[in-house]
Amino acid sequence: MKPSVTITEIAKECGVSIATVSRVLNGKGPVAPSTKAQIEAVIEKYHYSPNSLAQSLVRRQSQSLGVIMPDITNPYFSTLFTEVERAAHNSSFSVILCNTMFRSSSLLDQKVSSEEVYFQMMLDKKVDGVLIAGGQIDLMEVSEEYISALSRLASSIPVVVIGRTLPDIPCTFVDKETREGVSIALKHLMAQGHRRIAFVGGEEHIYTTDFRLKAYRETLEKMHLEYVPELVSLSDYYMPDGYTAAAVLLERQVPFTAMLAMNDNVALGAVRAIRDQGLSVPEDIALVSCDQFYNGDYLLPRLSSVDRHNNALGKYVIQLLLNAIQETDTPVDAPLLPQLIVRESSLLRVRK
Amino acid sequence: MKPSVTITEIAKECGVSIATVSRVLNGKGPVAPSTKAQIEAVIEKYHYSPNSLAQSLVRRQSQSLGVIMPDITNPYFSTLFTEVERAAHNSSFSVILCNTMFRSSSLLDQKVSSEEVYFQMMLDKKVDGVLIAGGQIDLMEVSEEYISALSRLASSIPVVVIGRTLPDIPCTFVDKETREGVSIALKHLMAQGHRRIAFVGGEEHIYTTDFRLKAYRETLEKMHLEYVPELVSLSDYYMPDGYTAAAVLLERQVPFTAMLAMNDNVALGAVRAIRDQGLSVPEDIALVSCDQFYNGDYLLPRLSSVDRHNNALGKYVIQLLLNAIQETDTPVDAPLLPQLIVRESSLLRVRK
DNA sequence: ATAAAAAATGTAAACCTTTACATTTGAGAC
DNA sequence: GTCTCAAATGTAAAGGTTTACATTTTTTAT
Repeated sequence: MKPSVTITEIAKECGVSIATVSRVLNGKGPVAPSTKAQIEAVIEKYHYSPNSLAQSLVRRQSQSLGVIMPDITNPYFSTLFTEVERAAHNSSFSVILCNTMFRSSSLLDQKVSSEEVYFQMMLDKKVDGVLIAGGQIDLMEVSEEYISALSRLASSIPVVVIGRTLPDIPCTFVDKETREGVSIALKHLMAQGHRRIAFVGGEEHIYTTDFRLKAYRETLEKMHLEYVPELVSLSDYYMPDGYTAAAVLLERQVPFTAMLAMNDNVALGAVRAIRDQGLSVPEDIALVSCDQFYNGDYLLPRLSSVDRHNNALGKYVIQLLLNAIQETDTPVDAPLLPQLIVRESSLLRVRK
Repeated sequence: MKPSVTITEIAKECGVSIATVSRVLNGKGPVAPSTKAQIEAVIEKYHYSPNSLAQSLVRRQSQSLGVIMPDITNPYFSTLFTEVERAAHNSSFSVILCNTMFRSSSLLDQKVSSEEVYFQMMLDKKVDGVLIAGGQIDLMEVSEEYISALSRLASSIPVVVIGRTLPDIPCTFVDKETREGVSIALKHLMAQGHRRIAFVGGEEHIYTTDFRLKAYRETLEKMHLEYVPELVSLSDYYMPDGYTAAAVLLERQVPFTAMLAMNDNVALGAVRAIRDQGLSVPEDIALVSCDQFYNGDYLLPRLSSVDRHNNALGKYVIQLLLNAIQETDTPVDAPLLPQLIVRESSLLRVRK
């Protein structure tokens, strides 16, 4: 609405050239103390501040980052984002958040590939780096178009990808360490005496799900327990999915005494389903969540869950990205190992 | 890393001037079909796409928006954001999310006013409009600096503010309709036979809290019920706060049969506190949340709550903002009225 | 007082577009 | 074969910075 003041006007008012104004702005190059004071006064007077677009154009860096995630409503992503934004802001970067609303169940929908549109947007806006925290990347089978779009993106700016690796693409790939969490949760349940432990939530064709399913099978095997396919009930990662998955599982009438839920939302949905069957947690069924979203101490029942330290993960990835952008080598804190927090929901020992 | 192709190079490769390339890019101005085809081929070949920074500079609009909120981790804000981002994206705007991490309890901290920094950032980056959804604006007493910073922001670009009105600032102020929700929730509880209803959660000095507290008192008065100060237990808007507020309330030993929680998180925390006292919901204490975050059907107990239609609010405000930016007058759907969804947590009639 | 060196300032190109205006080309009318 | 007019294309300014380089002014040494 109101056109903003430019460096030219400041220079004019001060009777100097724009170069001089630029010099005091950037504090480089000599400038007489008196001139400096005058220019600063005029800048203050007009609340002048340089146009970032022009700066970015000439400096060839925009001081902005792109973050691509499917659903900021999901605590996993919002936690991650919070850390990323905080660190970015501290380094004077602004963050463009692209909420791709990716749902693998809509795989066949037309709109799935909006991610490629976002990639192009990032390229056009000349963001200095991109963080990809989920979306198509989470699928077992990533489309050709996606790969080539990502390839193009990553060969033009630094890109950090969380959760999976793809060959021949110049991104920094960061593992989510999803397996370890499953393993410690399972071992805990076993230590409590459980022998038939169900796997609840998560969706087929999703990388993480597959990864965890593998960890589940491997851990069972290592502990010499039988893998029972009927004890696996997939669906998706939200509350209603937890409900559905648990309900389906219970209907199967295959006996089990404990559940491994993919995250707290799934766990809460599952608790509801269990209750609806007249059973309770942990008395009838023990429950552990693989991914802590909430402070389980405040839930009913107090929920045992694996703290994957999503905050730490956020700090880690943003450091990697900033390092790549600024070509620095600031030491980054290694992401913490997942840690099981045992609470009420898994605490009743099973009578064998 | 890899320098990107510019319009100049495309022009050179085609043996035409950049003006011609620009014309085919923007589809305006005549250009011979053969030339056009050739240019398009070369553009395709190099995956050329115009530099948005340069475009924004000359077009004087950046196709980007700023969204300022205190905590994207809070479902109220993330829901709002999702709608805003979706609509913005559909209109080819990108969204810069500023997470101000505002906590009024840290009022005395030095870092509180990071919002002013974000305001300046928005101005510098030449975003086309800003949405302010919370932060200092939520305080009863807004600082002078904040007001003047907001004033400056709003007199240079369109700004939509959710939740409160400030005099003499050229923003579009949108009410949150917080009172109505309190009122219908209370009336519901009264209809269930409750006469002593506690007010739980929310923080002092916060506009919404105050607003709701007023609605609480007014509704009580209208229904000829006594206002008992000891039944008001403030804290903040998160789960632990719900726990604390409810625990404090219970300790007071002032009898009550129902609770009005400020939102689902507060409600969940309160449920936990109630349980920890050996009481239960709704048998001993009925509970309604004023602001639905989760689908209460999946919670334990199934939580009665007021659906404030945050999705609709998001759609509404982004439409207002886009209209202001584009100087259009696209009809906007009025935000929906809050609607109470009655579930288990408030359903046991009190025996008088 | 003068030369040399240092400090202060200015000029202009570059960053990449868009677009008003100018110029060239070609077709159709006579 | 001119002339007119429209279509196609080109030129250059503008948008707001930064910065290498050039120029001017001041200081210091002699």
